[in-house]
Amino acid sequence: MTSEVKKKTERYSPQAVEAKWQKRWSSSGLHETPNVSDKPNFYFVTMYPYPSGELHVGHWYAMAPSDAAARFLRMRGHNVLFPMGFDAFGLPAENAAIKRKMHPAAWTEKNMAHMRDQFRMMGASIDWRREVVTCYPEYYRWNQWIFLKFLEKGLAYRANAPVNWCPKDQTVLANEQVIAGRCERCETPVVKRDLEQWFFRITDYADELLRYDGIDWPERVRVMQTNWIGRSEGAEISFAVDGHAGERIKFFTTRPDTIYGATFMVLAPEHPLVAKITTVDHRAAVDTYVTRARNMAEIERTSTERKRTGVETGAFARNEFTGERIPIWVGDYVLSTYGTGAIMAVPAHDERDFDFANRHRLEIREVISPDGAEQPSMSAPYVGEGVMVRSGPFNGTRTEAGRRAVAEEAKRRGIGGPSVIYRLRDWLISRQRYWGTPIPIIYCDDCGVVPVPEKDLPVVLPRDAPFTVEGGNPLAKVESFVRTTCPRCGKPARRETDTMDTFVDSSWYVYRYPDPKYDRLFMNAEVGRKWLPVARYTGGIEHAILHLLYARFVAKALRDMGYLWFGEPFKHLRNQGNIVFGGRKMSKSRGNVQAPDEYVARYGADSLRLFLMFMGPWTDGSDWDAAGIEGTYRFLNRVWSLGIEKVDEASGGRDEAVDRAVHRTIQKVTADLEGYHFNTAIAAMMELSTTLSRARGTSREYGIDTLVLLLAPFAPHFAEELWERRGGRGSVHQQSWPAFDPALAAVKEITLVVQVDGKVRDRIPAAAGLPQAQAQEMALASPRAKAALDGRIVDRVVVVQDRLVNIVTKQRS
RNA sequence: GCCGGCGUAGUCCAACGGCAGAGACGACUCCCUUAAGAGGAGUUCAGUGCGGGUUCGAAUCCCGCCGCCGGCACCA
Repeated sequence: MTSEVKKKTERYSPQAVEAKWQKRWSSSGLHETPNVSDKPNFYFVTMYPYPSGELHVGHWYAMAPSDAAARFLRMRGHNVLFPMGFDAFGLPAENAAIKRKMHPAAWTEKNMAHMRDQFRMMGASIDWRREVVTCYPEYYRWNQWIFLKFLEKGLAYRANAPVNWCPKDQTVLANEQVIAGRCERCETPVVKRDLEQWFFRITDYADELLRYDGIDWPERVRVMQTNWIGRSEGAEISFAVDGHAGERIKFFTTRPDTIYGATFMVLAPEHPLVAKITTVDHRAAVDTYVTRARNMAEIERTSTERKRTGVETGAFARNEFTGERIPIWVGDYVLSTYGTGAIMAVPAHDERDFDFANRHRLEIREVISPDGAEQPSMSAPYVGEGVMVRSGPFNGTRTEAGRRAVAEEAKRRGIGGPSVIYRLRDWLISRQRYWGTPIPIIYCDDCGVVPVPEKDLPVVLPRDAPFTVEGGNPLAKVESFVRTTCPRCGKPARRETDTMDTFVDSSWYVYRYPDPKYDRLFMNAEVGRKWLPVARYTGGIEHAILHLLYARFVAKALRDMGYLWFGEPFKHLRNQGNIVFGGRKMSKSRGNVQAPDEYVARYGADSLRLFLMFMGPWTDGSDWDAAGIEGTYRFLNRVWSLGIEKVDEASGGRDEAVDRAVHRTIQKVTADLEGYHFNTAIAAMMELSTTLSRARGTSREYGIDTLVLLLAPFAPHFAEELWERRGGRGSVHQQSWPAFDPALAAVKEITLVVQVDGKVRDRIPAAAGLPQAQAQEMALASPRAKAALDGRIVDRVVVVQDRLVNIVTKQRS
């Protein structure tokens, strides 16, 4: 056999092959997608990266499989737009400015230039003409425009709110910049501080955001968003404050049925009524407590481990259901940011209230009984369902009905009624940072808060700003920026110096890709209509909540203003799992990135792409262990040899078994690519390559051609090279995906497994499609089965078509 | 604490309720090679985290534990 094959063949050189095709593709414009073609348009987006400096293995894990899926869809006859851009504003650029004395813009540009090269190195089929970069004025002017539109519609507003404050850096931090209660930059414990901030009213859309109609999203992500929004049904009721005519304390409860057990109330330390109602003799203690709570580090404050502290205000409220005077306390286990910042405390039926009551010797009164019998005392709170007791006219009512009945009664009395609240808060978009979109607002002593007129957009971020370790917002120190004139009255005025959260940038960037240079609106609707909404969106599971929720909100708001024709930007979403290295998700900020470069240099981008897709199910993520890359590299080498070796074809024409293997592989790879099961698709191709290496004749050549086509989405340079060397016309990436022929894939011979009581006793070769009766007959005739029967009586026989026969017996009685 | 997800050869992972193994890493043997490297052929290895249940038949479905990962967490 050796003599018929071996002619000295050229070795696979990934470096040469990849450089050659990257150059050719970019000069031929292979990846440039027209807006109109004879194929149906398909808009496929994978989340753009933050330009942190380089694409690490984690980025490749996100991008390469998505690129393979995009290439597959093209071969399946779609005109696929697969764009890329950069989430270019953000804190690391400012940190770099301080550390390296390099301007954030320069640092960002340098990083983007390098990362674009790396995308090319990966062989990603990106249409770079459509690149979006969020730190350019032509992009962020539309952030500002959206802000102004939201302001007009009442969806943007300014309010005083407690924010995360780093006392050392003198700045507000976003929630995601607070790591375990500490500033991510200097590790100083973060405190809460009240500041005037800009918000987007996402809570207006809370209910609609809970609906996921018509979108194909992973269950996991929908559940996470639903929990984040946190809808709670209950009642909002208020009790009067004794001795303060007209003052009432509003509270929310999910358990109005326990209202007769409300033996005290607790206000959050920040509650506005605290100062008003505290009596003279309690004032000192309350002031001390409130001050301490407000200065307390967030880590301490929210720890569930600590004791539930509190102090009396000396004031009393009237429980308008029992008619009793109940004491009003201040306690920091009540959050000012949830509900109304006040609760009715029902110690008998709430664990936290029970603990608080015990600690401060407050009355615990059972009003819900599991079985209707009253207990004289309680050693633990009962939080379950039951029957209302000690509840006046409601005695004997089941809790489920009681909740509605009490809420209705509150409504009848004019002191409240049924209510729904959400855990979701409005979106705080202000950041005291330089490297972001300036909020287009001017403060005038005479006119107040004045929006920058649309015609004056963009409000350009000034280039020169002082970046110092002392912190604070560099933008606020740029006098030439801050000083301006009021657009309304022309008098001197000051600009807002806060910039926008970068999640604003990413909440609408997919509308920009179709025509990123368009300067009349945030989106060129004419072109946008050909693509939007996004048919497929892929990205990391870490964005399951914030980014994806904000993007849905902004779509709905823009739709309601008439700028979009859909309310869900992403029709289909899939998330890759995390690449874990050293026990943590790989990321630049965690300092555990692995560079792909050395692997690319040694094995080529195609081997690395294949390996990343081969490691395991994409949606599960994986631990990074480079050892296995040898395997995919060897595989490509084997296919290379198959592809370029000259084999004597005299020995054969078509071979049914080979054709069958080819078509079964087409079927498998197609289904796996549709379902993002890249790992099993690659295994199937490896299997086929082994089969083909043993085959001869025309089936072999046909099989190799097919394998090259199947490999094209996974290993684009490699497949292109083999396609060319084997005399293929045009680019392999412009070929049609191989057609699956079920007739050729059909198996003719099967092995019938014969079981007796579930244990395998025999295997009989048989023709596929054997009728059940015949299969049963064959099984019962099997000498081995007969031996296993050993005098038992056949009870029944289960036949599974083309698979097995199970003979079920019973004991001879 | 609550809500998800996952536990299969030494390792990464496959397996419409139907023969536990597709593929890969590693290890070992052999072939090729002056040698090294790189190839090639083959061998090895688990009864599916634990305990119950449903079923003719369970890795797969159900219940209860244990472990790991992720999300939320004093949310009234």
